Amino acid sequence: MDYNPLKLENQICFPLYAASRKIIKLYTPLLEPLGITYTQYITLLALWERDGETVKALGERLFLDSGTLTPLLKKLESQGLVDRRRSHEDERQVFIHLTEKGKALRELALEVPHKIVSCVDMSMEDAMELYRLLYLLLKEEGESGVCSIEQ
Amino acid sequence: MDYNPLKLENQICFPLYAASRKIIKLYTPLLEPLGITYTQYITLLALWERDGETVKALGERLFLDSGTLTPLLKKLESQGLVDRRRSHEDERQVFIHLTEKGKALRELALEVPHKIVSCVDMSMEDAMELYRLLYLLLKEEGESGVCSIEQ
DNA sequence: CTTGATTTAATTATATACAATCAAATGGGG
DNA sequence: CCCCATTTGATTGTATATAATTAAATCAAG
Repeated sequence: MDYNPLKLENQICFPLYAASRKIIKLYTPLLEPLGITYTQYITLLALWERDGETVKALGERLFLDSGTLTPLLKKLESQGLVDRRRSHEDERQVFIHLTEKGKALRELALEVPHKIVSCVDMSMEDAMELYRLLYLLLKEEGESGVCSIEQ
Repeated sequence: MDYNPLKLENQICFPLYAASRKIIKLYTPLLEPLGITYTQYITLLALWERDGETVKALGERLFLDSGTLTPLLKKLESQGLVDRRRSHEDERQVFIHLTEKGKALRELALEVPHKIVSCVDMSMEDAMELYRLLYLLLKEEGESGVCSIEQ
């Protein structure tokens, strides 16, 4: 019985971490012609789906906080893709709106998912199963992410 | 037929990306008493398993390049956990060796995997399946990561 | 109305990631 | 031996991530 719990091969976090970076690297050359990064891409996906939310609401959908989103959204603003409008009712809130240019970029992005699928050789069954398991990880524990360490 | 390929919910990259960050966040408080970050942790996992390799060999095991590893290893060196020794035979190569302190840290790390398992509520079957699918993603396409975009 | 807790972005500091480039070193062909 | 392609780390620049703090605004209780 010489099971090594610290073997890289016995971790599930490690292939998750490595696969995530690998998939992002697949996107990078496809997004480069659009002038955006992967994180900017998923932020735009969220905005193309639902526009005009606050930074906080957007962050909840993307599982990202303001420390990541604020500079990213300022970058998108500097590229003319979004507007950042501070609320008059509550000056703490900032609403994010796509500009016409930002909305138009969606047409170019439509090709991306198809191209990615052609890069990844995985059966539909495996992809559906992977999808299910990832959302299982993502959904559990509410939003706290707090880990019970006792016993 | 109004399938939206750009819906966040229809991407598999997104839950992969979000789940990876979520799991790293679970590790963070467990590694904080050891004085290391998640990336430093998996680097140490690799070293505890096989010591005395070059930066390049280490990077291949971790899927990380010198731009990430060089500063990380210098940080571990500054903490007295590893030695960086430039090869005499080939001055381009730098061998990484654990110090006694770095080897000793393994004892403290032994508790981490168990604690993580208690944080993640997933059946053994699902975890094994997730593991298989992640390595399927990781293994394919050799190391090029090049995407065939034509047709 | 006032105090204090909460909410929300922004800021700061630290640590990744990675493309691109550089520089040193090696090794092979002529 | 000399030239040049290749290898290997390091460096630089840009873009994330996230914890912690700050600052402004809101809201509830008294």
